[in-house]
Amino acid sequence: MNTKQKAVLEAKANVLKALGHPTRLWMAEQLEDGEKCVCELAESIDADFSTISKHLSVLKQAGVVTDEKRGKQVYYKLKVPCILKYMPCIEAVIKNKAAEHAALL
Amino acid sequence: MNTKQKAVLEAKANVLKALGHPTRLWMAEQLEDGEKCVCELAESIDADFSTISKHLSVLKQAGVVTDEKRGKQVYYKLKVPCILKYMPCIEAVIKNKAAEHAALL
DNA sequence: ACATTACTTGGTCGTTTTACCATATGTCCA
DNA sequence: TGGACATATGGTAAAACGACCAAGTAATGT
Repeated sequence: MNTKQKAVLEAKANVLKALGHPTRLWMAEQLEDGEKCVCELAESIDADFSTISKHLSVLKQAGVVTDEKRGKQVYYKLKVPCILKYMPCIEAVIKNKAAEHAALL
Repeated sequence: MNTKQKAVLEAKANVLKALGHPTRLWMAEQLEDGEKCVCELAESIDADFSTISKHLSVLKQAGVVTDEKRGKQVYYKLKVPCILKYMPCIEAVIKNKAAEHAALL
């Protein structure tokens, strides 16, 4: 494996890692039907504002979202919405696991 | 958000997190066209055998792969192959980022 | 100009991850 | 049965992560 392939792999892993946190995944899902400002997202999350801001920053760094300041507020939106098209497959994974777990009982 | 929704979110994030490491993502990609034993995977990775084994264990825990022992070897395979169908979208994310970065120069 | 609102950034700290080493376990072959 | 091979597991130290608090910035209202 050469250097470039490694870099691509790392970048892809980084995107997945960014989505690999409950709060950030939730945020991405919230943005599915359009942009939201930080304050709107914050309403439903029980966490410090700084924590929320940092999670959004991780998503931005990974290239999952973009932000735009308009007035006092900052709006975030999905940059590549296909990201969420994937969720049914992820759900299949966990349903699978749940079914197996149930089978043990 | 109720308890169940939180649990689902956490489970989904966990699957994404499992794939969110270069080595593990590479492993999953290697399994795209069929099962492989640990030794086959190990050939291309410059890491301790124990490290490799633990990465595979993470993927197994997440429900991404299954393992089966046959003789001396343990074979791993993708449990839910649709996982990889998603990669083109992930690649779009990083291409996007690369394009922007290039635009800055 | 000053306070207020909406974030972001820096610092700290406890927790989790990851990599390696050493050691076990299970399987086959002589 | 004993040794070699394939893999897993436990321990440990370094690095990364995540949450909070405090302080900083930028736009708006008074």
